[in-house]
Amino acid sequence: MNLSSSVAARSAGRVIVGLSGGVDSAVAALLLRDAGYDVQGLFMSNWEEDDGYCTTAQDYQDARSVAAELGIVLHRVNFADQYREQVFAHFLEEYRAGRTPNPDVLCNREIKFGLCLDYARRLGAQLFATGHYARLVMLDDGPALYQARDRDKDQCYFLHSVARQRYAGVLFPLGELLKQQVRERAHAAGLPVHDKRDSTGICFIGERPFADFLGRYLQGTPGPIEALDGRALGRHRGLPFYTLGQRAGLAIGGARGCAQEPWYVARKDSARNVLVVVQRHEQHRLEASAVATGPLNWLCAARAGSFEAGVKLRYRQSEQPSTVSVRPDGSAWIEFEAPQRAATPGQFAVLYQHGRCLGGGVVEQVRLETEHKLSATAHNDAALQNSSHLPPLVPDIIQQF
RNA sequence: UGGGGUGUCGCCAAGUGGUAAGGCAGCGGGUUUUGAUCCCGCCAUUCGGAGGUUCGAAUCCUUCCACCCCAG
Repeated sequence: MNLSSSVAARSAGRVIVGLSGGVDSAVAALLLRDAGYDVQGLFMSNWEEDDGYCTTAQDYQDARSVAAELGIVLHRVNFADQYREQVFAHFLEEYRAGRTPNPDVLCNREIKFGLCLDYARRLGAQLFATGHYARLVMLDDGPALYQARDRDKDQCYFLHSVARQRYAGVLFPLGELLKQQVRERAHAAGLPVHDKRDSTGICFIGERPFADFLGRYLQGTPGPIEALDGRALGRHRGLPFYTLGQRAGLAIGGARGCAQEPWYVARKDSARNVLVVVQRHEQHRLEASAVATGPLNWLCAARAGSFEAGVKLRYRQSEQPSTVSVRPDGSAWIEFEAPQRAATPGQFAVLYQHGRCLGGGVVEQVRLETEHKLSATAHNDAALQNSSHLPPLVPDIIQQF
């Protein structure tokens, strides 16, 4: 499954590489060019803001330098309007609803492997490639997404939501390489971006003071911050500006009689506009035993019933042994072997088995470990009477957000 | 007003004559294509103010100020 063999199997067709101006996509283009493909680059800008955080202008210059060094054509396209409508609008909508969205998952689905892929085809490309760390394998029943050789950089989490058929004709040339090797290749090839810092923050929007950025689009309703016992500890600037498990930004100092520990967001009580917080020793209060997801996007033949899988509730988390139960409507109920800290509605639960990414879905509801224990006895009978093998979703033991 | 109590970094809080712990918050950095978490670093020449005692005080004395409680 190495690059040269998979490349050799293809006659050299035109491949368009999404060039971001970073080292990864540059090396992806380099590898394909050296493998004999007719490579062209495509720089895409989705956010244009001259505020010192948005790096589009510099990134474009870097992409041009890379294209020049590689001797390839560089196209440019602007999807700023579409990004705002298909990704950013939803992003804000989720925050308004008190959830915590993951815009980059949507960006891959809607923009990179949606509009951009279509655009590449219109430019005459049979193949589309990016600098993502992941592996695609073409099986008889369609493309399969596998985790990258470099597990530290693996980006399947962000790629899980793309419609499976969209991966037909897609190449991830970096899937077999370690990040270190990518930088070495870039250096050896004289690519100017070989030591460019990895980008972080929301892709295309960049890394910036997050709450302030959100504040430009949302107006929060300030309210009290309370401990579990109802004790007032401070003021919040609006529920949307916080996420579960969050510590920073609460501005809660020491309180008389309380442990000398930091505070974490445990719950958003939207009915009362109260942000409920707990201290470190109370963090079991934000451990989840299970989550309910929305419809799963499958990157394999759709499954039914229950099965074991590794699940990630956030990027760079190790796979958590879980039991996934698919419901008739395509959504899922996921029970964790070990409690998961701060499972958060709006984030994604992504499924893995033996290094393959099976797909995933957005977290809709969270069942807390504490409520599970407290409710186990009370709801036992009801559960037994339920003929379905699926655990019942009992509204009052589900944490509402 | 009388009696009692308290005033140490934004918050909580050690320190009761020997030359200002710690935690939280905050800020900066690291990790990171979400949001978080996590890790590292920085953060009171000064102890409500003014005098005094002492070789030396946040710690003792005097006085003033502020706040809290009780009081008829």
